Amino acid sequence: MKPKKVTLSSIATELQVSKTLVSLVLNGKADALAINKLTQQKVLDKARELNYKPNQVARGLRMGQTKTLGLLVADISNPFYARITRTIEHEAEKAGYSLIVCSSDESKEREIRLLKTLLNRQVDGIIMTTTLHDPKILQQLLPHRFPLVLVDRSLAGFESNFVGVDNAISAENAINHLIEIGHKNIGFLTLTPDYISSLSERKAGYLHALERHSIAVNNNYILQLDYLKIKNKDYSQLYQFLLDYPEITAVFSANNNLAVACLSIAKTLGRKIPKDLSLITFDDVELFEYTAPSVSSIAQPLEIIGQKSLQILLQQLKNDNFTLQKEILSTQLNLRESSCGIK
Amino acid sequence: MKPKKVTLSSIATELQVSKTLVSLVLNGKADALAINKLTQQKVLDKARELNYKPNQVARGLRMGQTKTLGLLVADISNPFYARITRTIEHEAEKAGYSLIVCSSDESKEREIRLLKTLLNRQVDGIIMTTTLHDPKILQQLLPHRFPLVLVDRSLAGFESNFVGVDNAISAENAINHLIEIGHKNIGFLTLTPDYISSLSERKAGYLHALERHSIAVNNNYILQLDYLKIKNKDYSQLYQFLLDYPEITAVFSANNNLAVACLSIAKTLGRKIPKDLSLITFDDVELFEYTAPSVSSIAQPLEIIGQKSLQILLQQLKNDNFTLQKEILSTQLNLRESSCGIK
DNA sequence: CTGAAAGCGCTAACAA
DNA sequence: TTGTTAGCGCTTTCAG
Repeated sequence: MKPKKVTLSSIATELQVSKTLVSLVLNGKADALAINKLTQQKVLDKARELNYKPNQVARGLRMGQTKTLGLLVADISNPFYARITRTIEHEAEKAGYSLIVCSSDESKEREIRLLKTLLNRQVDGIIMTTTLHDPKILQQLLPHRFPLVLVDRSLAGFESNFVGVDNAISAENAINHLIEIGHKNIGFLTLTPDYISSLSERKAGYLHALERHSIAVNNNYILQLDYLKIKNKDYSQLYQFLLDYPEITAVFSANNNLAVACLSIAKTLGRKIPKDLSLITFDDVELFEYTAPSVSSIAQPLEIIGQKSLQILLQQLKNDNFTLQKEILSTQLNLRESSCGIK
Repeated sequence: MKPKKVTLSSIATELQVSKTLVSLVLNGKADALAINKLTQQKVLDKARELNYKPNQVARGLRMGQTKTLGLLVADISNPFYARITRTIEHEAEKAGYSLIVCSSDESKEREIRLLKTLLNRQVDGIIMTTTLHDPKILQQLLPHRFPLVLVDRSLAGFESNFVGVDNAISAENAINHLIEIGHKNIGFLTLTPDYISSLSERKAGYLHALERHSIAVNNNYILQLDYLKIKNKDYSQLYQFLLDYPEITAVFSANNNLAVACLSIAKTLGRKIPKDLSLITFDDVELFEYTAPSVSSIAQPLEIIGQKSLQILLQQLKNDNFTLQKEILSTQLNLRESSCGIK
């Protein structure tokens, strides 16, 4: 018992009219062509009766656009990306687009593979947080002027739309605050791969703040943690780091996962935050307000990032002669309990 | 300057062979047909040279399968769904499937609309957390025997694959614990719509535990919060609830968002958890271990839920005569600081 | 071993 | 006002 597909032709033959007519009516182009109201109604009725579902794949093939967008993030389970995704998805749906979501896990190979898949699937555009380093790769992967928005991370040497925040300034402000309340030995925690623009900009902000306050940079205070280890809650590198440099009184963590690592290790080491160790992190997470202690953080405007990204993408999709757009948004520094002065 | 598409025919004409041949070679069916190794190599080389990308949309239309799955959850930004999504996405990718992700926001209308979209897009199967109440609607929306896995929530009267946890038992265990450590007036926090199977099962577990301990049920102690208000951090209902019933010494929250609400309101009300108010919640979130106080929770095996769901879906996709599968997994009760006895 | 041709379901000239 | 026809790019009988 096969539910035999109901297609345009089904309707057409049942009604003894042409597929064209049915297509026209069902796409609302009937009025423009002044097609008989009665005929229109018959088509509409029959479509409903047979429970007709337009095949979007056929439509996509024919029209050369699938009304599908690709969203390629580092890790959809990270609340940072999850929340951006939500906004994008909702806005996309409003505009009639569906979203194919995938996570690269900060792996170049994976990213390239996923990108190819998206292109083969003929998505109309892509929003992505690239983990690539070499602009050439993206250039040769993507067709010329393919609608693309880079989010969170830009790629030097690769011209494209971009939506992100002022990472350097935000980090610098936070570090300034730590310095002003008396900290001199400030650790900087970042992730692999650290050539990622958002991370390196945050580091630049850190360095700049030290420089401005004539504090010598101690490279030992800069720790780069392995992304996958952090993901798997292996915090041993951080543990050793805090043991090795007990003189560090404050750390700045470059993303939310690292802040969690800090909370965890501080707990096991018995180092009290903020008495023994102050903490400010990039990225805000809902629960940072309720942790012990609550975590000072740099909050990115996630909803706006999502909205802007999609908006730019849709603009490029519409406009044929479209000029690339860059949107650098401001962050907000939420000072909470985890950052306080030296006694 | 148009980048002129490179298709099967491009390769075929350039090589003076037929599309058939090219297709066969590119799909690895050449060896089976004993096609000239040399010819094969020529095709492969030319494909690489022209940077050929197979059009999956055309392929999908022709083959009647798009290698795309739909994932419809309540809210992708909720870590509970985000983490399940991640597993599903990774496993799907391994199997050659892409994932169209969408969030229903617990709205029936939205869910129905999204479901239709997914079907129109010819996804090969769907994994979803339904917010529907009426099995009829799903029945008439979905083709007979359409590959579908319900996750987290089942739908009475609708036969389908299912993956979830033993909600009633898990909740009952948690409530038992609260009772055993001396609590009598225990509040139960749930969400709209509360006919959702997982929520109603949790409530049943709550009621059952009370009954087992001969504690009279006070319906005033059961609070149903509005999903959208909670989503927007409007916790006023909960605020009023805790004010109205100060005799409540412990609350059980039916999901992670409600636990956050409790932390927030307890803070504003100056009620100390767990001294003044004990708390156990369904769903574990990474940071519940580090909140003040750390939150006791019922952790669901998210990775397994994701894996099982996809696995079942893929099985049905393969097997034509496939029998529906139900998978009820166990949870883990993590007792932390937020639940302790009455002084 | 290789090619011709049909057709998946839909849209859009172009006719009538 | 409606119908005919030609594909979109691909796979797949069926011939040769």
